[in-house]
Amino acid sequence: MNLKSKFKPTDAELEILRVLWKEGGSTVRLINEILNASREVGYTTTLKILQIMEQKAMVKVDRSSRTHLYTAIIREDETQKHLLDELLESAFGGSAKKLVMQALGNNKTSQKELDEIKNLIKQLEGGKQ
Amino acid sequence: MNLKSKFKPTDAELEILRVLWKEGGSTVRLINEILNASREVGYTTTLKILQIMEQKAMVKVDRSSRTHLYTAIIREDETQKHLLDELLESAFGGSAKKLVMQALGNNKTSQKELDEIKNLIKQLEGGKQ
DNA sequence: CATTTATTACGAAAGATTTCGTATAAAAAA
DNA sequence: TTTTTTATACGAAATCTTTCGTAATAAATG
Repeated sequence: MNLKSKFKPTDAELEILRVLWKEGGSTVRLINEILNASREVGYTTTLKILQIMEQKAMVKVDRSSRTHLYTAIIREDETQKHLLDELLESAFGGSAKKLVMQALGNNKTSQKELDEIKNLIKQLEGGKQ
Repeated sequence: MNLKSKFKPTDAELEILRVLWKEGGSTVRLINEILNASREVGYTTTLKILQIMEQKAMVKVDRSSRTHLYTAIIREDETQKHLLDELLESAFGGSAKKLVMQALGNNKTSQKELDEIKNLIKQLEGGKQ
């Protein structure tokens, strides 16, 4: 079987993880219905991806009732970090500055969020000097 | 044929694009040698990916001499933007703040770079108020 | 000129991911 | 109890990506 890192979810897996992170433990039916709000996808397709995710230890399954309950094992922030690090290396040559400036450049970040980023930078500077 | 967006390069394509962005117009041989500094990959593999990239209009080819010269058509910053936007949506639910804080959080960004980011934020704030 | 080397073209295998059809069984409804 | 609905399991098809083998040919070398 294919066993890539559990922190590098495929697109379909990430789509499901986002549902699980938001909703907590969920049934296949619920997950599939939420996915179908954005795009058409068959029930057994969703089930199959979840079963693969279980093999990769991305999710755990409660089989105590007939309708299984799926829960994410890997954490949202950890997964984000892995995906971001990967993009940082593969597309930005490791320059976090370039990446951050690209991310902020589109002008969609609110003043409140900018303030929070400024605070983080202050903190980082404090630790540095 | 398969014609996904030319701004969503696959991993192998991105690896080659990075060489082209750095080196400018290059021969297959040069590209392949640079790739082989990091990992083993056959000459015809590199050639094939380049030919696919030409079909997707990611690169253009000068065939005036027998040894073809490949040049990137899509721009580095545009491609970075597309990949980042995609990650922003798919993994960070659209929150640039979360993404930026995750990117800066690892403490690898220098004071000079932090200063540049602060300046960008000032600029953004200027445009906002 | 003959042989070796370098280059491109291209099909197809190999690998990975996504999708679905079908079988089976449990639960619910009639 | 019989029928219908709902759920899981699982193989396999479909699609996409990466890799390579082989053929054809041009260029370089002996």
